[in-house]
Amino acid sequence: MVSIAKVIVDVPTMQTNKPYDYLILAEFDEQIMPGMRVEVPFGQGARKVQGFVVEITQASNFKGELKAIANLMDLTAVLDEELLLLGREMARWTFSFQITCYQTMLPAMLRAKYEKKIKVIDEIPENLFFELFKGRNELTWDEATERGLMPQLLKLKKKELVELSYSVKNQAKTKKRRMIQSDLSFEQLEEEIIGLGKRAPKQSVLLRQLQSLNNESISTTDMNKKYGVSAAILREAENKKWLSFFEEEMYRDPFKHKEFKKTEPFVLNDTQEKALQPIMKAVKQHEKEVFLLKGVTGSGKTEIYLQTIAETLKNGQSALMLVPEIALTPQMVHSFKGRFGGAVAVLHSGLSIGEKYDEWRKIERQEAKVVVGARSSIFAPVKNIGVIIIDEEHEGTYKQDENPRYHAKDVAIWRADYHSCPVILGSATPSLESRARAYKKVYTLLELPERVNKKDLPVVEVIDMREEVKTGNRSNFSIVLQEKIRDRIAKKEQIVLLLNRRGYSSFVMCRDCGFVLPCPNCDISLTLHMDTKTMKCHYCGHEEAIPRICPSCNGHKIRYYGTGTQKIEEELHDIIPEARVIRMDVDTTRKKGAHEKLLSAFGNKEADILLGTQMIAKGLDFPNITLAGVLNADTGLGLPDFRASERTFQLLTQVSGRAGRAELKGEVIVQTFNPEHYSIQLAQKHDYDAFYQKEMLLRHRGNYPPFFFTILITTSHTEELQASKKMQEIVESIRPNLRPETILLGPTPKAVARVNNRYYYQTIIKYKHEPTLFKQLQELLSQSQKEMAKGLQIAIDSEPMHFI
DNA sequence: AGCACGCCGACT
DNA sequence: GTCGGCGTGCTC
Repeated sequence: MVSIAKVIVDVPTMQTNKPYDYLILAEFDEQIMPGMRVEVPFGQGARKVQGFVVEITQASNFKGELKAIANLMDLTAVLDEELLLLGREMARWTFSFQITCYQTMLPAMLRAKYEKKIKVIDEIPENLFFELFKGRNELTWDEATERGLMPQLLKLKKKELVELSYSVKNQAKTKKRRMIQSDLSFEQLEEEIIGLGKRAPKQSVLLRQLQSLNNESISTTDMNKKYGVSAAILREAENKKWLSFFEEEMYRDPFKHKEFKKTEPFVLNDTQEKALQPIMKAVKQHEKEVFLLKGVTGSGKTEIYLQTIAETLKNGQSALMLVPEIALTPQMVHSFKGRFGGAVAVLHSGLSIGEKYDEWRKIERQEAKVVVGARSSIFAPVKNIGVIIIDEEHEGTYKQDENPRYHAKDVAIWRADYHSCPVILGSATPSLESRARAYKKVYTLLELPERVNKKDLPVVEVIDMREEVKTGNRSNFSIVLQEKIRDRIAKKEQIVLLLNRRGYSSFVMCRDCGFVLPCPNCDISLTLHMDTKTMKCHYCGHEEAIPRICPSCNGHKIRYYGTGTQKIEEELHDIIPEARVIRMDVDTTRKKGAHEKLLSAFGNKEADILLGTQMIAKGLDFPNITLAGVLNADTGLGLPDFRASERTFQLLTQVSGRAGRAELKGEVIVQTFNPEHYSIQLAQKHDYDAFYQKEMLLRHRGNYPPFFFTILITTSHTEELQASKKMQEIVESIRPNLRPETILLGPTPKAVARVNNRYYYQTIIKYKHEPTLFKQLQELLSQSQKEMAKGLQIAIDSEPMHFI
């Protein structure tokens, strides 16, 4: 009986968003199982694609002739039953392809890579052979296109002298090392040592080491580095049959050179104990309860996480914890590795793809039982999950802004449901959505209202920058802030300065005619980058020289406006020359490990001031920081985004938490042009509850989440009319099927209507209850296939983070 | 995505 | 008449 595999193929179109049937050849019959990656022929020609086996059955409904699976790409399944099911369901609620979901779940190394080659299969004229193939037998597709050889090659193909070959490249390479094992017993080795001449000291060292191995093995590198035994000696020893070599798979350990000091659980205070109890109960009883742990900065949330995880490990279960990428600091890693040692796998963007793959394998083999990582770690192949923790749950980075547009929180709750275990959402400033759910008792609210060190939250002083301007201070630093910075430097204490760059960029403008340099491809102005001395477009990546003369009026009065971290650093240097500044932003942290290096330099007090963007607001904990400054608190407030106030409040609260973590008292300076804005005033008072009340009122008035669910539909096309027409059509087709209280905003052009020469139109749907809406939209997507093949793009984003 | 099929214009 | 343009539809 021939078995049949149902395969999701790597061809992202609606028609292929269902399994295709393939025959399983006898040679694979034993090993094949659902969740494995396979290489399958697809379409006419010789094209081969990667696919995922989702099921193995005995019969097929397909009317045509089945093709056979060409190759297995894995020895064991890379997706288990749970993840296969999750991918299928996620594709539905994120309006994306199943294949895209599966690819997202896996480390980059297991994602499909294709190799397209042109092979010589018959005699071709010698001159052509050398001209085209340079005497080789095959040519990569890329090279052929680059050298413009395709027309000639296609002619040869017609004559069947060459053929196209496709293959799926399996990049999943493990790192191996060469190991030595002794082939002689202790006594035999002893004899060899006695028999050695005095002039063979290295061999004697080797033999002594082999004796001390005690049936263990040692790597050739260790033997060389630690004992100075060279490869030549080892080779000779192999010839003498003293030892033999074998290959051992190893992990690329990103923390190879680090020691983690073992930490012990702290004794919890009463409030922590009170918060921990219900969680522990849920962990022990395997209840799928969602907790919202609301604790002020420094209230010891991490210790609660650690003790919860310890409990799940005790029960033989594993734990999954998400943190925002930028909070994945060495400090964070330390506290987890310190408590749980080798049982911890850490996944973050700073790892190489090889390192990520190895961490993934450690989890897959259940060697790591605790996973700490950013958004995509929610798909870690952990079995038997005992708890899922999402720290800083309000963070927008948990929502992926490309397909599949999933929210890690939704996936967490899905997986917790599957495993029947609790979820902990932790934050000092919960998202309104989560807080509201806790209010409605959908989540269980747990609160940690005080800091562990019993210190008061730092005093926040709000500086009205309008007054500064009036008194003639045109700089970005208020007089008060300048004084405080000098004071801290004198006291050898440290400072963090945050530049809130959201919605802000530096641009150049002509003072005479007001001309602002636009991007040729997008409807947006170019941003000045001092490091590369160019103008860049943040949307399409276009780059050009900084103009000296105004292209519009030929004037010479081109000036820089706006504020970047680079400019602030220079300004700071002018005002306070003695300040030693470390700047942290995308430009200085791009390189691998740069982030960590800068932070440890700051930790070693090599600088007085840490100046940066959002990335310095999260999680860092330096006892010597006593002053935190926000240079421009309100740049986000002007944005047409209903979450602007919430983000500002969260950011300010977070920054306040950076100051005065230890013995020294902290102080916070917030500079703003909107000192009376409620998000700034309430952040100053550390009053989350009042902010929640106020903001809920406004959300209610504006019919925004959490009172309404939202879906954002975007169409785009290189021709504006096509995009607008389709959007119009979509709105007309769904409106009649919606309830009267459902609100449609659109169609409207997007705020940046043209990006990369494509035109964007959007519609927002706000609804309370639309049981058929998802189905309708699914339908809409599948009906639009033809247009989508002709350059139209439709994106559907449920609960988007940004509406512009 | 990539390939074949099929239907129209310009060429040996 | 044939070569080759790309619009259309299918891939187990």
